[in-house]
Amino acid sequence: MARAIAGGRPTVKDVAVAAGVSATTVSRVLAGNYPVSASTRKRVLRAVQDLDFVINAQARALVGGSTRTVAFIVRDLVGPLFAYIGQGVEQQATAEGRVCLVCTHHGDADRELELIELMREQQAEAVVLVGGGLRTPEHLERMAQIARSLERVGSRLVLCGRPPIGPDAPSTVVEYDNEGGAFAVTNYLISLGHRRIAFVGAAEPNHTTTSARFEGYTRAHRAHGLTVDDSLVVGGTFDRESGYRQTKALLARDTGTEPAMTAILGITDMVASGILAALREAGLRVPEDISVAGYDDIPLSADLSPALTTVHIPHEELGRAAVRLALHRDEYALDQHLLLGTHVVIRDSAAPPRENNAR
Amino acid sequence: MARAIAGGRPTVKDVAVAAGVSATTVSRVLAGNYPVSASTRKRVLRAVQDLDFVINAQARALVGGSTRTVAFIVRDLVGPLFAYIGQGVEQQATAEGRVCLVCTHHGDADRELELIELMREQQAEAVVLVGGGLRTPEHLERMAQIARSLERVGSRLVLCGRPPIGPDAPSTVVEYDNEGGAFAVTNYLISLGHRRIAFVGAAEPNHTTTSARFEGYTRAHRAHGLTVDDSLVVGGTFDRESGYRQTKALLARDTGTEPAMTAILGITDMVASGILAALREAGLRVPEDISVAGYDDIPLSADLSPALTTVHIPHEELGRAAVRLALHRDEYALDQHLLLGTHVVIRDSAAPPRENNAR
DNA sequence: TTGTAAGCGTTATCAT
DNA sequence: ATGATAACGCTTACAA
Repeated sequence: MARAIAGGRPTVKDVAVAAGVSATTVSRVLAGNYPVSASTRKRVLRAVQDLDFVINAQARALVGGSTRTVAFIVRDLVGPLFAYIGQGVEQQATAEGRVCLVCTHHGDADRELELIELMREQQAEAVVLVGGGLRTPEHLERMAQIARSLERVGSRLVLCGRPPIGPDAPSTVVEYDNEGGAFAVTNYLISLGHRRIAFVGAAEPNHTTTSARFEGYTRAHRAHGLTVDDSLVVGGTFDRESGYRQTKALLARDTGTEPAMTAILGITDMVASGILAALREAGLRVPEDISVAGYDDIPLSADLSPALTTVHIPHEELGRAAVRLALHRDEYALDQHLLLGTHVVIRDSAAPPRENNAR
Repeated sequence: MARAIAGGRPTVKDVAVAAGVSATTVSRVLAGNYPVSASTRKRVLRAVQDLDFVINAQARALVGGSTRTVAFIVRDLVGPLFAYIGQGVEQQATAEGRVCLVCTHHGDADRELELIELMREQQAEAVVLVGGGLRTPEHLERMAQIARSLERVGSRLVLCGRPPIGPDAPSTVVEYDNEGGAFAVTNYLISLGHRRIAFVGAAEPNHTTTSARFEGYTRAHRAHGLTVDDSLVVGGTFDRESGYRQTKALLARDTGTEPAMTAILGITDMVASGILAALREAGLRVPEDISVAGYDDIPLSADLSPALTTVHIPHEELGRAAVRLALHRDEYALDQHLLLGTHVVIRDSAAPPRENNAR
């Protein structure tokens, strides 16, 4: 029964004294990596109990080399997508006996870089960047430099859900087929007969997620010999509110001179959820009057009404793979790049257009 | 431009040599808490740049005292409720210049205790337990002991969304009025005219959240001179699947000998979401045929159809307050206990019963 | 203003 | 099988 010792944390030395052995022996008992006589071990463990001793992880890391710490940096903790990937990261890290540091940058790319530096100070074994990010030449260069810095000290930058930085940036990349998913879902809408498909996206043209999804959307049009009507492409952010507002705006501006859109693709499921709300308010039925699709397949999607047709991402596996590859990179190829598949999940929010405009 | 230095992480000593000063001076420049001549500072900073030096947080913590680390332990990263509280924890910690450690226990109370120990090894300044927990005498005693252990080394156990452990357990408690919220929402259903209200809860009678919410539910009945029909109280877990299954079971067992329930209270919004799905499948309309209410007011609730009547919890504020109190406990009273309010959010899922059974 | 030296708590190395 | 000692990278007296 932990007898309390007044003042301060007990150290191996205190335990050693209490057990009548040397600090070295205590260390050996605790680590269990060296032969110690049974009787001594018992005395030491007894002293550990009595003093309520726990080892100092910082001191151990200082001499032992590794902190056994994995850092993950996400936009927000609350988005279901980030949460699920984070869940995967945390699970795998725990499974590998690591502890998890977590930070959020709320979409601020500079803050993201600061956080990586902070995690370097923390000696994280791996720094996992979750979700898409900025993609400008300057930012990429700074990122590459940071990747090299991490590499130099035996750590590793991991891109999870983001394309590689460049050839000379040592990093582990675990992506999902972002563009392919957008292509597939747009293609599905087109195959249903839709020709005027609005894209409610994010106004961050240099964001990897934004550009990949938009590219998939346009490529699907091209594949069918269609051209995208720019007036149907609007910006915003990744959240529900944005989907709601942008859809309101789209509907308001619909003067009837052009045939209205018959379908809307939201850049995320949260956006799609806002789209559905706006349409419902406008008295439009989904999918009878207009079709809607999203992207991410967050758990919410199945519970919307109508249940949302969307693109599935292997969230958790993405996070798990990121940690697994980073921690065992010697066992894998040097240039680590994993691309996981996405697929369309057909639910109830998309159907053939009321009047098929296909010419 | 960070000239790469081959092999290993540079240390203050390396910087000192490069700048032609002592390690002490480097330390002083970095900490900025001691006068250093402008020219020296410049040379040092230059060397830091050149060597791409970052300080070793572990070593600094070892000598400096604090790790500037806050740990938070949650059931899962994915539940919206936990995520929002975690968001609050992370935000406040960051605002206070702290770094966040996160662990999940998936509802395993023993694992939770292990994790607290792990966080004690990590020298976390505060260990925040998010969400309800087990409440058995043994568990409480172990928890109290851990609270004392943490206290002894200058750390702090923080209970966030869970009642206090006991009088001799030094801990910071930030609760919300769990019982009061359950009372209020049940009271609301009763005031609408419902007399047979099912409770779809969790089969963990010693779980703080379960018991508080169930207690509020029964107290509301008592307050109206009603008695709870035990056959309308079912167990399960906190997730959507449970709500779905339990509701299916309730409907199946409804033989018609007793008047059926006219309303269902889910122990969480996720459960309520499952309840809605089951009712929809059974062809029952909400709230025309049957009313439903939830608890937590997660973002999803507003998007369900019908939009869910539920109990709002100040999620983020809960997390923020937890960290704020823990880190400034000298400035507050010694026995820290904060109780935040909850309130019913009236949406569309509850209405007066079709045939008012009030006698 | 700057430097020297001791020490934080642990483990690895080398003895015994 | 056990112990003494020297690191690990940093800060903080104490000196100069």
